[in-house]
Amino acid sequence: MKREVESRLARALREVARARGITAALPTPTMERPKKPEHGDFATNVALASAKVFGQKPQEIAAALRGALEGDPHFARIDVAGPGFLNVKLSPRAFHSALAEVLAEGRTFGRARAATGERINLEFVSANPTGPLHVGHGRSAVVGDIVGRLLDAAGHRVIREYYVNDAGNQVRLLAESVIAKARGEADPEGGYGANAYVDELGAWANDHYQELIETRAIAELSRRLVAVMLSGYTPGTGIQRTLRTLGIFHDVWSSEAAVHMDGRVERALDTLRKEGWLEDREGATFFLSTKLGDDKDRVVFKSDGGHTYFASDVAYHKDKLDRGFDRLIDVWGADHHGYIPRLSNALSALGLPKERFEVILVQMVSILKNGEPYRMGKRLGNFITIDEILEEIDEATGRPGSGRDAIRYYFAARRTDAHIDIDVEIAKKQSLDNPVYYLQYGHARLCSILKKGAEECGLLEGELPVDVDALAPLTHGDELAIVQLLAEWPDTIAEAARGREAHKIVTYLTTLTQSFQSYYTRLSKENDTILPRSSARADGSWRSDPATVAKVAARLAWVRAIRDVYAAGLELLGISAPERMDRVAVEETE
RNA sequence: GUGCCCGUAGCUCAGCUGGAUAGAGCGGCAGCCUUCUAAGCUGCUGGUCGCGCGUUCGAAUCGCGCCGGGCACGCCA
Repeated sequence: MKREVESRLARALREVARARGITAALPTPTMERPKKPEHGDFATNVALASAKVFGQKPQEIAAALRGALEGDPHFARIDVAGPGFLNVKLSPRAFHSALAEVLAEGRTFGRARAATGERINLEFVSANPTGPLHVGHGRSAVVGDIVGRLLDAAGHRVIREYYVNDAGNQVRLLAESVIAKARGEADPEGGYGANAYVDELGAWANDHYQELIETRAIAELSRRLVAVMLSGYTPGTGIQRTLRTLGIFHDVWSSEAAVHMDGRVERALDTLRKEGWLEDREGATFFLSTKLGDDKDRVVFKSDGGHTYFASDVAYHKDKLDRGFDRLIDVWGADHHGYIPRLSNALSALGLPKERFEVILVQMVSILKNGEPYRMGKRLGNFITIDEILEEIDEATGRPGSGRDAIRYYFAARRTDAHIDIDVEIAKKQSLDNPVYYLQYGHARLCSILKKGAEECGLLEGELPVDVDALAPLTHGDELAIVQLLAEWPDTIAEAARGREAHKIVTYLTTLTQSFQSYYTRLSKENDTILPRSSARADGSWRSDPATVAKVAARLAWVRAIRDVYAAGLELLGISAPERMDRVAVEETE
């Protein structure tokens, strides 16, 4: 819709320029939806932008453009306004043909028709398998998942990957803590003993891995513990189960230990050494990251002979590129931002294209309790897990799955580079008041209208009109404005995918809901309805007037288009789209 | 101290590839259910877009400098 107007405008601009003998490069004309409806359906500032090239006042150029555009049946009206804006109002038919396009594609409208984009490896969550996921992980998980859905919709081929840090100190410490717990010994330095789940885990491990604990077989115990931390040691535990509850899945689970065992780390480091990127000093081995602009050189082998995580990360990212991806996208907590230059430098040093490596930084989530900071962190003993929050919300609403919807909404609605404060007390109180229900209600209402239309008017969804002429009865200003909004859906997806910005989908859906809900109420104030009134539905009298029949059918088709875009939007967010939501009991006021 | 992110209504946040009178939700106040779901709608209330300078026809948006908050600056992850 917008593109059609823009191409007409571009043609007009070229005409006007030619008439004046102007050969210099012209600005690309762009149309946008004005904030004020009085400014028409679309507005452009191209006359202002062209003033220099033309050596003419913006108003004069705008007037000339109007002259060139007038007479085109696509437009109902063209005005020059303010300092030289050109405001255009489209003919109803332009809207009807835009709607016909939406109807032709239904739920796939706005998605890329074929996966012709990049092969993308999207790595997200990758939390250490040493404890349950907390809210910070939850944010990365939700953001990563939705970005993955967006990239799919934009025509990329996405592999979702979880990198399991199963080879380092942390898993060893967990094993030692579990042993200490099982034998009633003191927790090791930096151990996990202070965390409540370690009590449970210790007791469980004592029953299941008694021998490993007695012989202090730390390596083997670590291996087992990683597996159970991921898959769960009792029903209701496990990182994978938490992710599943959130509606999140990974295609590939890769193991850091495997990267080592295959010799991939060794090979990558050998290559770096051969190319002169490593230096032994002070008993350790450094990667010369400063040569490429980093602040410091970075250790790959510690003086105790062990490797750093950085060493295996280099090998792991090289491996991902070797697997043939056009792009690697990692979702990281913002506290790791200083890590980007060294990794990207290391990829360069290995002769790999570092511009294919990209990181989405997700800012911190701070937990407050009654306004006071509530410390998170695995070694502090008290942190809020995703499971706890999910349970609490499900319980508060009495609707399983509402916790997932609420959490996904909460994290999806905000830009990733904004810090988030969650006050657990307020979050609990607001769980029934979450804006996610507003979106879902909008969808339920649309579904309900379609259902009634099918059941009581015999207008089945699949048989609704989809061609331009049949849509002609749609003349209400609100109806046309919403069509324009629907026509923006493909651009919204593309833009959100390009910028990896999930929140744009939320913003779009909120606007769409507001527009529809507002129309819905206004229509009844205007003594009009989408479906015939119940009495006319019951006795079939509405069928006697062909104009009414055509109008009802056109409006239902329009409702279906909105519902389809809506459902597609909720699907991108991974939020359920209920077909009905029963009216909530109003609390009695005393 | 250096680097990155943030600072917009009482609160939580959109808007930021420069455009016309800066938006939404929550809160507060006042209204709207005999009709297709009131988990909704309408109106009112509420703003030095952190501060200053600059760039230009035009700045919440771009640049520079401050101020405030967060994060990172380990042979931790």
